[in-house]
Amino acid sequence: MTDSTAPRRPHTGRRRNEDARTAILDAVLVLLGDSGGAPVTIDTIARAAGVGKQTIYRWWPSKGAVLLDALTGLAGDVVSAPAGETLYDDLAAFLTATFRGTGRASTAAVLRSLVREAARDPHAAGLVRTFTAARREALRELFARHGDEFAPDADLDLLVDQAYGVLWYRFLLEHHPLSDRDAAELARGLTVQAGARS
Amino acid sequence: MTDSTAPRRPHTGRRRNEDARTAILDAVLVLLGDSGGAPVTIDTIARAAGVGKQTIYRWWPSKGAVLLDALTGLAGDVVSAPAGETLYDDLAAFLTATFRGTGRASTAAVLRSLVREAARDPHAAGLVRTFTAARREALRELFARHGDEFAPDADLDLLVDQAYGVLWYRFLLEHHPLSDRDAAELARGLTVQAGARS
Amino acid sequence: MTDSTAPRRPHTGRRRNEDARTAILDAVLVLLGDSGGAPVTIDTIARAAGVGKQTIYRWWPSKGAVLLDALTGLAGDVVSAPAGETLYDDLAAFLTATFRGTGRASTAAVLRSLVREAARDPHAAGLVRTFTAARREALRELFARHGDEFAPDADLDLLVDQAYGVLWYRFLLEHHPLSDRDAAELARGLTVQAGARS
Amino acid sequence: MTDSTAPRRPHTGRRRNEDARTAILDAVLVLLGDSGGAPVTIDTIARAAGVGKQTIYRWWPSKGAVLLDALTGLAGDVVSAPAGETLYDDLAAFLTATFRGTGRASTAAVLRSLVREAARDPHAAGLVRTFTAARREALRELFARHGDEFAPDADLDLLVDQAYGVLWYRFLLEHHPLSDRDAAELARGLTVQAGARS
DNA sequence: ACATAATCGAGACGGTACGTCAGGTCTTTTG
DNA sequence: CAAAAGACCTGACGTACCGTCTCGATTATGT
Repeated sequence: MTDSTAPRRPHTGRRRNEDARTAILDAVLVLLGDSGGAPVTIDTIARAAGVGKQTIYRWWPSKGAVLLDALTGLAGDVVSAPAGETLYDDLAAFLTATFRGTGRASTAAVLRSLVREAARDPHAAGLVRTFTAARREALRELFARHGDEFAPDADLDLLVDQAYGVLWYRFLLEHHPLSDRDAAELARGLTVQAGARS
Repeated sequence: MTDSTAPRRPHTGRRRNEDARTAILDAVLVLLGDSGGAPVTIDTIARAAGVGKQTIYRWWPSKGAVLLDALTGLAGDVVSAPAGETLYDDLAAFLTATFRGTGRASTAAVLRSLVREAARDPHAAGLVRTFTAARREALRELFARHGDEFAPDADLDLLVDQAYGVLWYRFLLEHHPLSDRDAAELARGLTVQAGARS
Repeated sequence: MTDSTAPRRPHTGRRRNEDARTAILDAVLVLLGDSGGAPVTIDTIARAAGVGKQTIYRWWPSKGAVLLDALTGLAGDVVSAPAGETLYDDLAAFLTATFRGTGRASTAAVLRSLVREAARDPHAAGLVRTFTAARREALRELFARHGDEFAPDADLDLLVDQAYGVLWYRFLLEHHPLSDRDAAELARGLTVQAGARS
Repeated sequence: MTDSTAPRRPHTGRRRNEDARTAILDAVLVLLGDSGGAPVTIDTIARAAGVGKQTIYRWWPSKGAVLLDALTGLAGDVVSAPAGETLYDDLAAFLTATFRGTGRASTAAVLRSLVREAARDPHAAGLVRTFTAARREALRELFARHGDEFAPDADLDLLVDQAYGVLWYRFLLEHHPLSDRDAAELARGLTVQAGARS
């Protein structure tokens, strides 16, 4: 009785070059960063990373996947869930940190390019969904930690989507910057909304 | 006292063919509607409209511009501002109508394709900004009609962006449908937020 | 003692696909052959050869260049220099063969399309010049083999150009067919002219 | 009894503007002259002549026809048949004049562009045929005036085509200039050919 | 040690769509 | 009713990326 998931012959041949992987991811971030909206093509990435195109496609299924991968590495560090006394405090801290993350020029360009990619590549779109779902979950948990401040019938999903909705809506359209004041005000609004029973 | 903006010789030569214009716009909507995500190309549009490609490029600077133009004509009809007694009533009516608009398969495809286009065509992106700004303005006016229900320091922009934020966020990510219940609940939440003083 | 012309790393990456090359050239000849004057487009060639357009543009700078390339392969076989006793015999044989070459419908169409292309594509024109220069050289050598039949001051270039001049002039204008009789008569005329001292 | 060729109503409406006609023809010559091989388009001509495109197409069936018309007006003057004592004298005079005509930069550009046009426009090709036929006829008559210097079985058409063949062949390929010496030498050669019986 | 196997950089390949250009026709206004 | 202006349809052009497919060279195992 053998474990069928374990490959018979675990590995033969040359192993994946870690340098290539990081070179690619770095190149993506650099290109997304300073190319002001100019389309980041696979050829460009490969050239910048000093890598063959096939090396990219060997490890990522599509261009969007590479972009997303580059992004997640970046965004993971940015926001960590705070653990304060009140819902408002935690919410304000979380939103402020998140808003600031999108404000930094380096990540902003990356995020925007990523959405660009997801818009036409179904595969990338799927990855973006996974990514955003994870972020929503983080915010849900934050809310859940303060369940006592809630009206019993509060729509948690809606609250979460209002927060991220404002974030993405303003971020992508750029009609209004995402200031610290906005983060605080939004936190206040959502807190009020959560506590009010219908 | 002459109107200096009126050109001396208003126009010479053949005038723009209005039939061609509408044929193009109609063709766009039809194609966006039934092509299930299949990319709508300029050639296809021209073919379907019985029009030369050059005629499209003569009047629109890019593909995205055509799509947007087709869309704006569509969206104008869909939602008209209601005029009820309370803020909540108006808001609920407006949001329900808007949510339903994105639900109809025909317009949904158009909207999504449009965003796809805006994602890579800077010009189209600009037009999308104009379009969304107009919609925001409509909602702002709705809020303004019920100024008496507001706390003096309520952040109107933030309220508007929460509404449209949820809409677009859910519409594009498709992680959650936009039901009538959501519209009502969102209306309630925003009404509460508006009335609460900090 | 090393061959310095040999590059250290002779080639990297996939090599040119010889099948594609011949498929393109064959497709050109076929299309030129049976399309009765209908313009042979790059798309058509690519389609017929089962090849991407870019593959054509990667190796030939213009459409005319492809046509010419297809032609040269063809023309090389057609006429081979004869080696007879007298100038007249060789000349008559050479001209008859050449005249007949232009008579065959398949090559005629190719030649005419080629000139059409050279007429507007400067690059193709250059290639045509190279091609015709090679042919003239062949005829010059034929003349040179019978130098003893010449007047010392005979203008060899002029004789050659008279031969090819008649050929192209009649071929392109089509006011007069190029018969075997004409070839013989032209051979006689040029022989006489070559032998007569001024 | 009326002259049926005279129109009943001699003319109604605005009459053809002779100025426009000459403006068009002049513009063609100017454009062909100084545009170093740059394609002369109908739009360019119309613009340069200060004329509507339709005005061109009203009077000429295609672009080539306009070019040819411009040319014939130019070339008609150049060569007039000489009337000397011997075949050689007349031939040399005729060829020298003709060669010189092609040498002048102004006419050279026009001729070359014309051939370019004839190469792809069947209509223009027909006109070129007519044009060249007329020129051949002129040369035939010159030969005919000296019938006494001929062998009885001389092929007059072939002689004519050798002359014009060399001319066009060298003119278009540009591999060899058309000097006065060449004209004289060609005249000598053809005279010898004409006189020699087979 | 030596065959086996997977990786790497390079770059050619089949495709799809793009946006442009020219030719020749059609339509409107002005003289 | 001709002429200037210019919009229109058609069809070919050459370019840009995509994602796949070879190459020869380069490592790592397994026997």
